[in-house]
Amino acid sequence: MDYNHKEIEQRWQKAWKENKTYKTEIDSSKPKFYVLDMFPYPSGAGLHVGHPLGYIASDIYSRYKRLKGFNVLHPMGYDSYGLPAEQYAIQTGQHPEKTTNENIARYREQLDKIGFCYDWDREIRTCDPEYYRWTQWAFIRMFKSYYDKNTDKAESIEKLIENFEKRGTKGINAACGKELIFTAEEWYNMSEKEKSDTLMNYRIAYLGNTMVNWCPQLGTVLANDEVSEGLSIRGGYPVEQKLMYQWCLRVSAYAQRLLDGLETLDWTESLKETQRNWIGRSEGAEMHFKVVDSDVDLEIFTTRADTIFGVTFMVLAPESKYVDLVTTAEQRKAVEDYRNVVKHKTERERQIEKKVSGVFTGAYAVNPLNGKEIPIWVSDYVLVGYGTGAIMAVPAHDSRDYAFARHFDLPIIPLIEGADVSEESFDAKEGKMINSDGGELNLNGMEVKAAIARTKQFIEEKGIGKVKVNYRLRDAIFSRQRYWGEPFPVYYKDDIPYTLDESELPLLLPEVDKYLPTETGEPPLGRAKNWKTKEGYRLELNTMPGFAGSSAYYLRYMDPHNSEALVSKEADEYWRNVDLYVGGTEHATGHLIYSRFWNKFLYDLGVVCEQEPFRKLINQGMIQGRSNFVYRIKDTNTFVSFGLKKDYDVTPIHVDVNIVSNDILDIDRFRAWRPEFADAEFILEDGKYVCGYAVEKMSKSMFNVVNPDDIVERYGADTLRLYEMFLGPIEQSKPWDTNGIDGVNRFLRRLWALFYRGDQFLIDDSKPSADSLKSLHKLIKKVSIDIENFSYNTSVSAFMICVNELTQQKCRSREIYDSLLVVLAPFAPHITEELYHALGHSTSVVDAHWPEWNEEYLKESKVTYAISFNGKARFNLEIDVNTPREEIERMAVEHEQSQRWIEGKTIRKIIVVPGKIVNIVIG
RNA sequence: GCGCAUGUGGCGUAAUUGGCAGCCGCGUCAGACUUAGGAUCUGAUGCCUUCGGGCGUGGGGGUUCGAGUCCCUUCAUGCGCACCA
Repeated sequence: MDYNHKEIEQRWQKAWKENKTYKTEIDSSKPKFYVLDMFPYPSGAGLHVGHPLGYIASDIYSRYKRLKGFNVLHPMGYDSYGLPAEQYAIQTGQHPEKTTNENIARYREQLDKIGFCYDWDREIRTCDPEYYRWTQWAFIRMFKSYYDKNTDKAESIEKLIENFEKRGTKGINAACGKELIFTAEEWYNMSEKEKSDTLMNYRIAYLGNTMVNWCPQLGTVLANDEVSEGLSIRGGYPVEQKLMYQWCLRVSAYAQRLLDGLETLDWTESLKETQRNWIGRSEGAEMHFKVVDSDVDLEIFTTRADTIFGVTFMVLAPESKYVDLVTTAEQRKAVEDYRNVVKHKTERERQIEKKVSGVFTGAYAVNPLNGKEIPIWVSDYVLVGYGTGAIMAVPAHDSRDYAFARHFDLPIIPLIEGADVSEESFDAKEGKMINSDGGELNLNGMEVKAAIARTKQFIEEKGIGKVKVNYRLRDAIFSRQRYWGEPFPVYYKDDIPYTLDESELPLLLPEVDKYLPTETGEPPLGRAKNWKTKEGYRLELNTMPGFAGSSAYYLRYMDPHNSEALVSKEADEYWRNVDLYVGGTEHATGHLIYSRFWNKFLYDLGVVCEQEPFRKLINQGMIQGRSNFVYRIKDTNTFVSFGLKKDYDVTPIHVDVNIVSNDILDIDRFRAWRPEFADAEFILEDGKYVCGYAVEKMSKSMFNVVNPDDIVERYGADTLRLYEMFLGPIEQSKPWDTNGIDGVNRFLRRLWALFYRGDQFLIDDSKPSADSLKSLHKLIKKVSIDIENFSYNTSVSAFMICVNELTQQKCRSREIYDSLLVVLAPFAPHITEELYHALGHSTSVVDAHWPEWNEEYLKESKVTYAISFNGKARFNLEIDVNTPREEIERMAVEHEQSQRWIEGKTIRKIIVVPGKIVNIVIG
């Protein structure tokens, strides 16, 4: 009987499915363990070999934990709302649901072939109404909540209203758009609309006029993490800034908690650092500058309060509300012109140009510390969205201010001793202060850090400003002018938004005739006919963004069929949070921030019992493509082999990697590949055509996509699983290279050969030899430690070594193989299941127990000593562990005598550190 | 510019965490078996060598009896953030 991977894998996959081997239920008698993969967006291209890398790693861990006695939750689902399906729908008119379902079916088929231990009864899809009703539900709860900075958590908006009714804004300390002050009476006198607008200033899900990233080509707004360098991540289209009335989530209210929470997480330092950067906490001060001949008070933010005596001008963001307030009549036109120019520049143009530009407002502000009058300018290097949208410019110690001052010939006052500011600014926060005597506040001679602290203290005392912490993290823009997403459970009555009652959920996504905006420019939902309406009132036409559905999906897996709640108390308290989350690092500033925010919000509500959703996170590396090239001699149909191409003028052409093996081209298949190559000629080296290669992104256009189905077909799922793990450390990005896969496949065949020779079953009940026990226990120890550390690649090596040793030893003992199969089972579930049953077990190997290793079997008989004389290391000696020290000394001296210099000298002292060092003092 | 990683044979990688650098696999070479091999098995394989040995973990320096591993410095590559005051 040969190792027939196809037959074995199909048979066991069927058996697992029929027996529901991987079904998981709450079981309070066992400790829980929750292993989660980032669920995929089911794209039309299907899975390539890069996708399963993380899934295999988490599958191994799940199976391992189960063998260790844990009750393991390991679910899978689909992030099924998204732009590609909709773009496809626009082009073809096909309903995105149809293509999505087809893609999901294809994904499922591919996933099943790899033999994962998912509990498919828990599958979820974000576009399933029974799922997205809970996305809508959470939105309603956010709408009905505000963030109370006193209790430092989200609270019911009713509590805020009660306060307004009793005391107005007095005593309110809440996260909000702008600080409002009104009395209970004023609140009472507000119209419904005014009240609604006022509450919007506080709600966690709110409608706001915000500067958004507008992508004209995609026809929608994008979140900050969906834009990179002024281009949309999806599609790479230019993105411009636009003021729009949009739904937003007040993520910024959670900035500090999101930052603090990182400390409790077992994530890589680099990922935490990425999030810290994204949150961008900076401690500084807010200060007020009076404007000359005006009652306007400019509020600015600075982290360098110490440089106050070096301020030579002020700068406002072009969009700042201060601009209109301070600009003089003479300068009005110039300022307006400048604002227009800036407005029509896209974010990308602004970034590429990086030219200094700006205009004087005509107004002057007064430095509150020395009374000096300084000009107020407008420039687009100041961002309206950060701080107060206005800065005090200190050209001597800020490179941007410096460039601006140089360009417009504004004065530069150095404030730090020894700093040469003739060529560039001195930005470092170090050195002794000079030129900083303002009478009451004198910073001269102080170190920068002390000066910052002193200035902050001073301005607080004098009421000129206050200490302030700013965050770079912005509120998330939550509306998309798109069809294929969750509808908002919102309707408008007299222009005032209201949420649907929770009992009315889910609000189903309606059918539309086209997936394009309406003629009047409304989002596609404006085309909905017969949509459920609320007493004839208008429903919200935007849909939610992609991250809405993925923000709490890990909770739904705990209790996927619950129609009463997102997750029951019981399920939440049992499964709590994800113990191990495996996925790509590209979600660092998107999903992984939103999910944490969403979870913290639900925590505040008392819906979930853990503050953080993902306890440990592993970022699997990307698998890149390894493209192959053939080299065509210019203007011919002749191709020259890689090693000879330097003698010709050639054009490299991508060739399908599937007709290349170990960089050798299959010439017949190449000729058949494309009609224009049918009569191709070849210049060969050693009778072969050798292709060149390059590492690139895996993509269709480079013909370097390797489909896991093909690998499974040829080598089997177990080989694929082992090989993907063998490729290198899981976190590392690496090119897919099929060149080494035969080695892994050979290992499985060797394992099989230990059990069967032809039809003869070789295993018996003989007693294992000491050598075999040592080989086995070495393996158990290595793999146990490796899995805990996610070093799967070295585990695969360990399996190979063990099988080689057992082959050499001609080991036939059932006792050895029983344990070996259990340890290998997480990596190669099919072959181990088959062989485990062959050993006479009637239960599945997944229900076995992980074996413990016994150190007794591993004891080394020899130990290495480093021998040194008079502290000078000479050589190492491998000596039997039980050798007495006199014997070690004798061996050492004997060995050294061949070196002669020791002759005639006497030994004075010998220091022996067991198993380490022997130092022999002679003289 | 700032931050975080990573540099080891022809290639992917490993090194009990300071103790014989290169395990395991690919590739290559030699041999065995075979009608045949893109099958299987065995052995060799870091580099140089005058065959004594010498040199080797991006470069330079340091600590140590001993450094791929720790410290300083420098170079290269990858990733993240980026007019964030």
